[in-house]
Order: sequence, then C-alpha cells, then structure tokens
Amino acid sequence: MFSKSCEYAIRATIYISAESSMEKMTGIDEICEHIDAPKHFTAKILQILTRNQIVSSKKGVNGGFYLNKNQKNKPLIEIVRATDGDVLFSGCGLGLKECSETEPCPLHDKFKSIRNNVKKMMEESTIDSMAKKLKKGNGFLREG
Amino acid sequence: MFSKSCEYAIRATIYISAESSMEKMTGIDEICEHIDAPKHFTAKILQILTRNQIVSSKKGVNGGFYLNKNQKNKPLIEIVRATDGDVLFSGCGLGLKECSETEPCPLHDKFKSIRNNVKKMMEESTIDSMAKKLKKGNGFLREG
DNA sequence: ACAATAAAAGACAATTTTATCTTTTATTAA
DNA sequence: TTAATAAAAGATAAAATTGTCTTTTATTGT
Repeated sequence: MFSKSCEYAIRATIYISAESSMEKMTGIDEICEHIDAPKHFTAKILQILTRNQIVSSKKGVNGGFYLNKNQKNKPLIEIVRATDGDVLFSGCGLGLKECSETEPCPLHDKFKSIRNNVKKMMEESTIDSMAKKLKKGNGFLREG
Repeated sequence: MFSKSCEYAIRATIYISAESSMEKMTGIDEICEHIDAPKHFTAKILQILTRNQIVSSKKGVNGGFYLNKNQKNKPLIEIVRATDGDVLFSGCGLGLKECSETEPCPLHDKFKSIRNNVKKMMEESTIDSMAKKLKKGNGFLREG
C-alpha cells in the first residue's frame, strides 16, 4: 500500500511527536532505534519531511527533530503526499493513466470507494492522535 | 496499491476472458496491444498465471491464451495473490512484521478495516464480471 | 516429415527503490 | 573561539522491480 519510505516516515513522525517537544528534541539515532528503521535512509526521509514542514529540526548541540503544536495536529495524509505523492488517492487501480467516469477501468467504481476510504482514514488520523496511542501503551512502532 | 506486474496481470486476464474461448484463443501480441502493456514482460506474467492455473494456454499454430469456464468465474483476488502475494490483505499498514490485536501499530484498527474492504472487493469481483463490462463498452483496459 | 506458429524459458539490461557511507554546514556549550 | 554535536547534503551501492531480446519447446496444418 505505502512505500517503505512512507512507512518509515509515518513511524518516525509519530515517534518524534510522542517523544519530543520544542524544548527536548530527539536525534536520528534514538528515532531509528525505537522504530527499527535504517538510520541513513530514515535521515533522508526526515529531510524531505522537514522541507515540507511536517517536522521541525535544529542542528548542533541539543538539536534534533521535533514537532510544534501546529505540526502535531496535521493528518497523516500529509506525510503520504510528501513521500509517495497522491497516486494512491487519485490514481487508477489497474494503472491506467486516464481512468475517469467517462472512460473507467472495469474496477473503477469499487476502487474509487476504497481509495476514498484510505484517503478519509489518513485525513482523519492526526499525528498527535497516533502519538497518544503510543504513550498510552496501546500502539507500537516496532517489535519487542 | 498493486504492483505493475499485478496491474498488467489483471488487465491481461480480463482481456483474455472477454476476447477468447476454448475454441478461439488470443495471442500475446493482441493482448498487449489491447491493454497497452510491454509484450515480453506481460508474457512472463502470463507464465505465472498459467502455472497458477488462472489462465490456460496452448502452444503452436492456432494456440494462445484462453480461460475455461471455471477460470472465468474466479475472483480477481487470485490474480493478486499469484503476483503480489497476500501482504496487501494481511500485512501491517506501517510495515511492522508482527502487528496484531495484542501488539498493534497505531493505525491498526482503521487499516484493518481498509484491508478487509480491499479483500472483499477483490473477492467479489470475478474475472468474468469485469470482462462483461468490457464487452458492454462501459469498462476499458487502455486509453484511446 | 516439415515448415510455420506461438508459448515457455533463459539471459540480460534499465530503472526505481532501498540502504550505506562520507563530507559539509549550522549551532551551542564551555 | 574552539571543540563537540547533530542535521543536511552528496556520493555510492545493493536490491528489487520493470522491461527487452534471444533461444527452446510444443503443436499443428500442409
């Protein structure tokens, strides 16, 4: 469904949201440790997210990644859009470039409904609400 | 959502179902022409489908691909399973290897529901029902 | 039998995705 | 103002996916 990049992006962002604040930031090592993701690859992805202002970062001593209040309230769909684009939310299930009401693929109607459900799920799930589950202990970002 | 292989697989199978029978078979050139897919790559995919008895084939003069009655009634999910496996129907949305009720990712509940919807869609859509849309002219497998 | 046909199979190549390693830049505490 | 820190950026590489080309095998009409 989502690319590896996107999966890491979502997990990293949720972790950052749960474990840091504008005062106390969290570094790439700690993040990757807790979400079980490859360090340098995840660092690249976080660069994309900071460029898209989905996460904030600060260089140097006591620096790291964090989310401000506004960012915590953002929906997961923004992460997906930043990493995978919006093919998933608007593209054809069978890969046709032009698939519309007037020239639909045979799966169009049913797939459109699925697509909308996925979109709705990602629009309604905020980073913060996911982070809350983590903190409560009924949501995990890695095994063990 | 689906891999390119899977998209071509579904489109090819629907075309074969619509355009051929046990008497009159259709060849790889005709198939790829009508679904706008790369020839040799699609040929490979069809080999997988024939090995999985999702489509039938016959070599030599007047040979080609076709679907018998039983095969036409199969649901699209079998094509997905043959090409992409069933990660989509059972895997975690955030890529965790073990994601269950007891140790769920933060998106688990919502994602499970989506996953089930996708599964249901592919279980309820038979190859034949898709082929019928093609024949009626309200379903297409390529542009133009 | 033989030539023509069409799928099966195998080898190879391009592209994209995923991952790693190194260097640079910015920040800050001492 | 210097040394330590941590993200940003760049270069490279491994792996997986997607795509192409050639050879082999099976089938059949003549």
